[in-house]
Amino acid sequence: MFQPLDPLLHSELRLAIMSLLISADEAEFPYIKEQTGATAGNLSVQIDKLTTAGYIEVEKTFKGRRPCTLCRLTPQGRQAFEQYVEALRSYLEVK
Amino acid sequence: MFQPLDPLLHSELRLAIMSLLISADEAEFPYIKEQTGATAGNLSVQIDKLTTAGYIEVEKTFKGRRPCTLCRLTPQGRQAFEQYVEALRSYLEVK
DNA sequence: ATAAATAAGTTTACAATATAAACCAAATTA
DNA sequence: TAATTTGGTTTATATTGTAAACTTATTTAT
Repeated sequence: MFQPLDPLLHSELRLAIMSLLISADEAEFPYIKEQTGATAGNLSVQIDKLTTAGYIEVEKTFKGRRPCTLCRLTPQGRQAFEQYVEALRSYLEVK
Repeated sequence: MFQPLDPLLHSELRLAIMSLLISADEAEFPYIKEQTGATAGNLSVQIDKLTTAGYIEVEKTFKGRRPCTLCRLTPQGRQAFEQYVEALRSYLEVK
């Protein structure tokens, strides 16, 4: 009947992060922060969770002299997102 | 950019309850329990929250001698659900 | 008749989660 | 060189979700 919803994706902020990365493929921490309106702390924690799950990967580079945290989706992340959307359908579609 | 997701609806079990009531218009506690696979306790709590929010209303009747808890959607509930689905789009649609 | 089992929930205690405040380090600006 | 800004991380707290324990009434079995 109802397909289970991946708890890692069923979170407003994490879903927003994933959504950004689905279209952008690559995004910097401050950009994600701005687009989602999240606090840096919250964002940092949620990025960690997505990273631990293998849904995104984080590359710490530099932009000139300033540190630059780059996030991008992994193939698993993309698949998990697609599955999540598919699962959501079972809740949203009128039977 | 991203529309906020009503925290009351952004919960797997509560969303499932609402989803059932959208199509069924009226459902008994045990039926919802069976369809969602939730424990009675959890279901009771979540039904309470939806009731407090005015999203559903609960009528306690009898079926023969046994108590019978009937749930149905309120107009506000229906509207909230529709708005939630609309908000979700901002996360799911590829930009 | 009465004991055991089932039905229909509710209460409550605990676990998991989310979030912002506090903190840290480096770089820039005054 | 002191203050401010940038770019985060850690951590303490508040919120939320969940199942176990409990309650009350009803069948069913003995």
